[in-house]
Amino acid sequence: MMLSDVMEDYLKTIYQLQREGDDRIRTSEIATELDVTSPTVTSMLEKLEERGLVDREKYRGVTLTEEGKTVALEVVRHHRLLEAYLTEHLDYDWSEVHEEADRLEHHISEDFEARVAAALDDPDVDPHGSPIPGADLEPPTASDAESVTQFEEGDVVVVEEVADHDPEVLSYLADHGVEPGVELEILEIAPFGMITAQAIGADGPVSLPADVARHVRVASPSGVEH
Amino acid sequence: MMLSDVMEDYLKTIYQLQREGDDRIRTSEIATELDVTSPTVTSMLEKLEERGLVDREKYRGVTLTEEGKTVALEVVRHHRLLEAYLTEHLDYDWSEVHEEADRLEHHISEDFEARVAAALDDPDVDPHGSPIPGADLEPPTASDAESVTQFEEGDVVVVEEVADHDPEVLSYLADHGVEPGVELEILEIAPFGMITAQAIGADGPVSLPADVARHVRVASPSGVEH
DNA sequence: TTTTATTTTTAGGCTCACCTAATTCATGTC
DNA sequence: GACATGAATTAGGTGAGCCTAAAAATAAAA
Ligand SMILES: [Mn+2]
Ligand SMILES: [Mn+2]
Ligand SMILES: [Mn+2]
Ligand SMILES: [Mn+2]
Repeated sequence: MMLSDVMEDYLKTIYQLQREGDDRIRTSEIATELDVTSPTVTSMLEKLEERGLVDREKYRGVTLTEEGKTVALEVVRHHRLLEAYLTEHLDYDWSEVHEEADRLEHHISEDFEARVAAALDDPDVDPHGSPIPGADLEPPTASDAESVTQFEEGDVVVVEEVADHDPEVLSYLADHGVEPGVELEILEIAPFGMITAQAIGADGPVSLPADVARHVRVASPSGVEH
Repeated sequence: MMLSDVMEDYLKTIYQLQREGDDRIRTSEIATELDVTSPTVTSMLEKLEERGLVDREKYRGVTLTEEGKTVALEVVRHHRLLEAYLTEHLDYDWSEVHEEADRLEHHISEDFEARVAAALDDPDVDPHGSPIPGADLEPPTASDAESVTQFEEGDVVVVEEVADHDPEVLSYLADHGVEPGVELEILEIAPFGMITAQAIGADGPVSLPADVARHVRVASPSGVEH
């Protein structure tokens, strides 16, 4: 099936919105995410439905079909492999890779994908800690990580994933020691949701506004229940 | 200036046709090269003229403006750097790189370009021996290489560049020892232009039909006049 | 249950890059 | 100098992906 890069981005977006909870994805969510208007989304969803890539219930949103999910996973695999390759082999910082990968993901061949994966020795996660779908394009198994906002003052957690793409935010977090693999002690949770934490090895504590903290996904160290 | 990838390909094509001799490039040449129809080319040339990227004399073809040439050199630089990177760092064969580079050239950032150039230590030529324009985007100085068809039986020459992109042809040539840097003794020139030559280090001689030989550019060893 | 507010779809239009068919121009020949 | 030939342009049309404005459906409030 020959799909345009725009179609690929719609499918990827629907996939990622589905990962974040909702079962049916609504027109307006996609429009916001892709920065287009609702009518534009509606007509694209019609095309994707015709191609058997989404199931659509008019006025009630869409879900990916198995085929649509496979395409989305392919794009996500490209994206995350590229992010990993750029940081490992071309000296990019984790804050810089998203934009580059977002364009290239649609233009690399399967051969390129395979060679990049080989050069990286088939990595499991990208620089933000997000799982890279395997070459079989099966959905990666959900990790046990949860948003740091689910924890309490005094908890000690390990950062698994930072699901944010804003370069400014990522630079700031790295400067304050918040990166995948780092241990974090939650010092304070403000009433408006801001979390202040101390990263092991960092100079001082760091404060994360609610909407930033939401994207920092963590696990209890050594699988301890919290 | 924001240019589409299609516009970039038109400018690159005009640049490369100009390198091959003709001063003014005609509509039909571009159409053949890009595999589109003449009316399509005409309307694109009008757009490029409006943008100041080509000078156009109606019914008589176009030439690149300085600005158009700079854009073309930028695309060529991307293309050749990518080809070099793919062979050096991702284990591609020289016969496989063209197609991949032809897509990616339009989608890499200036940052990516710089990092690739750095990883390769600012190479002068791509895997086919073609010069890579510098970051300053000045036109590379024409080498003293000529097509091997300009030489005679008995001449010994050094392959500088193989200006062909067909993977089959390139594989065949490499299998018979014809690659940049290799010394070649011209054994026979057939009346219909086919050249038979012995590559130093290769098992046996290789025969190149006229249209293949034309793309093999060579120089006399150590600058000797022929 | 009716009214109101929000979301989605329909209707109609735009630009880009392509096409085919018809016309016009340039050029070389009689 | 008129004419045939081939190349280039004009004319008109398509599909992809976007838009705004208007209408319809759903969801929330009265
Ligand atoms: Mn993308
Ligand atoms: Mn792939
Ligand atoms: Mn290209
Ligand atoms: Mn560049």
